Amino acid sequence: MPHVMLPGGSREEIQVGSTLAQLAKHSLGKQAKAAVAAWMDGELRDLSCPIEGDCTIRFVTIAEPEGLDLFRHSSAHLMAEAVISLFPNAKPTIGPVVEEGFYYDFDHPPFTEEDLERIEKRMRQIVSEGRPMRRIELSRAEALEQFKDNPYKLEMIREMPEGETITAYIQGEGFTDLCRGPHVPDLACIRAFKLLKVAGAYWRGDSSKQMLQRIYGISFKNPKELKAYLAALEEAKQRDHRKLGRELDLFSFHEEGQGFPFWHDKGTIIYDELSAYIRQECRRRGYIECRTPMILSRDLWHRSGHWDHYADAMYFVDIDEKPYAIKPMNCPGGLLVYKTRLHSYRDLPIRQSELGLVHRNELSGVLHGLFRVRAFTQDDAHVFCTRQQLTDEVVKLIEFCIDVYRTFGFPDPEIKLSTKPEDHIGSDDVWELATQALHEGLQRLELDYKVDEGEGAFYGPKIDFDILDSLRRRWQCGTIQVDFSMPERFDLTYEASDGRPHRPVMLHRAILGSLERFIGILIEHTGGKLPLWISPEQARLIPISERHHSYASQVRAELETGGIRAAVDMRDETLGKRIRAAQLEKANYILVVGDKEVESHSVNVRTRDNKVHGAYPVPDLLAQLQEEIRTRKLSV
RNA sequence: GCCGAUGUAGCUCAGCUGGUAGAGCAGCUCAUUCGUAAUGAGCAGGUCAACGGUUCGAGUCCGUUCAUCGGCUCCA
Repeated sequence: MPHVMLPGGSREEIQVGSTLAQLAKHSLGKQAKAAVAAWMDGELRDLSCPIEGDCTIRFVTIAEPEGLDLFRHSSAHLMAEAVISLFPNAKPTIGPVVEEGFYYDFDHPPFTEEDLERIEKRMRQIVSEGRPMRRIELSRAEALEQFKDNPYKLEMIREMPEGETITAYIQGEGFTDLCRGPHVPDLACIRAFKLLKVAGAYWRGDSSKQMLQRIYGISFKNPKELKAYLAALEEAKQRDHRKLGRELDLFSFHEEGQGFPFWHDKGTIIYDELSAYIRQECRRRGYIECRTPMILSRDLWHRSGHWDHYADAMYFVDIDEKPYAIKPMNCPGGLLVYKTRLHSYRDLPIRQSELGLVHRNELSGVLHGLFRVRAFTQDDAHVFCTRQQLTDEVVKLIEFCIDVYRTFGFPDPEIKLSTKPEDHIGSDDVWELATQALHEGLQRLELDYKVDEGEGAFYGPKIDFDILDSLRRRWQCGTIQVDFSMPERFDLTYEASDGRPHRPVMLHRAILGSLERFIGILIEHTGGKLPLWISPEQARLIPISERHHSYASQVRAELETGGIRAAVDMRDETLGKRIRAAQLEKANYILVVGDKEVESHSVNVRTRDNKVHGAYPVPDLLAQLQEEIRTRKLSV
């Protein structure tokens, strides 16, 4: 009889051919129901899988990532059955799990919202009937026969390597789908799900191939979690920066400039504060700043190599019948600045920053608020250093990034190091040196990071930073890239102690990435309640009645003199209404002034969290706000 | 760029099967001068995205264009 090793070191002896489900019942008792699959000697298996010999087993529940993925993958199959039963002509293609839920692509005319509801209803019916999932193994010939009516499945079967076991799952007694599995033992356990949207998607993501209809859904083990998820979606909708941007009068978009943001007064304040912050941080760290032209000769883009890789995304213009291009990146301009004089090794490292406005011709369909635009400002910088300085510079850059993210209340970022891709330039030893410097930089700071083998740029390895916002969404912002290409192409040199020219190492880096996009992220992260230092309206004065207008104006002037952005609401409206308006417009401090305040030269303070803090002498409040700004405090 | 949906007042939206546009909020005026999230009354505001077609008649039906929104790596 086989021996089974279970977690915690317990051993069981069981009958040959017993299934994992039987084992679960036996060893887990009541908890067996929570198991959706099991690791058998390190491989994920269906619970219906028989145990043939000694092995190590660990049961999987949907509390862990693999279990949840499998559960959602089964959900996709549940949806597929529902779709096929309602639309027998639809041809199922693939139905994988994605980061948030699952989808299934069908070859079928577009589905409507009503179709979605019908499908969901049918899914509920299927769940209530129950569908044991049965795994079957097929020979290639059987598989080709079984799926002969579905060209997509046939294509997949034909692509499978010779000799691989082809499997399919039968749901109950009917719907059968080609699938590697594993799956939950019975679809009946999928109790909470929602179909979220329909969209067109290409077969295999290739725009030259057939357009399919994709249905996205999400599933959970209980309705409570589903409800929480839908609430989070609703919250995200409320925080949509496009909505808040309009409501808070920050920016707008116009037909006259598709994908080009128009910054209003308040948005400009945010933009300027953000720029000033980055400038200040750069200067503190020994950066010099430059500013290079927006339009540069097309020859330059040929020389930089951008033409070959980037021409599709560039805008062009002719001047005096000579060809020019609008810059999609700042580096070539920055390199020309570097080359204006000879550099000694004593000058290095040179850290040259540029808040550079770049234009890129993104496909019209991918434009999205401030997140995806056609013109944006990068907080760019190029570091020129010697090979010996590389690791130190990398450490400084990583620290810089993390420091900036903390300032905005983003916890430690997720970090990814990408190494040499197949298609690359530069010698192996130089790649080795640079990659090692990136590893060492991260290790010296004792940071956790992931390695993406072969995902680096063709011109060098890189580190990317993903920040997580308050809704736990991930945003790629910072990047540190080593570049072996540009110094060669532009013949960059510095004079070393041996009196001869040497090639410097070049690093590109951005921390925020795009100021526009970062502002969008910040708006959604904070729900529009920006920290004091970057907030467009830091204080709003509300005089109780007309006779307090002049006092309110006087306090406003005092605050403005002290560097605070303040406004007075002198409208002939009730106090309550004006307070409500100030709250909705997200002024950080709402300062009510009436007879009492006039008399004591104070203001009555209310904050955005709906707290009334009572009277504060004006000089005290001013000092407090100044301190809050100076320290860039994360405010309520 | 491709697929689908949407486009009515500054904003959010109503307008059934074609008969000539309506509400709330915001704005303006007047009254009110108020102590912590919506005072009341009145006024004004629209080539119904644009263009073309069908019709006696189009916000409504058809076509084209434009813009916006949701998607278009996740490999059974």
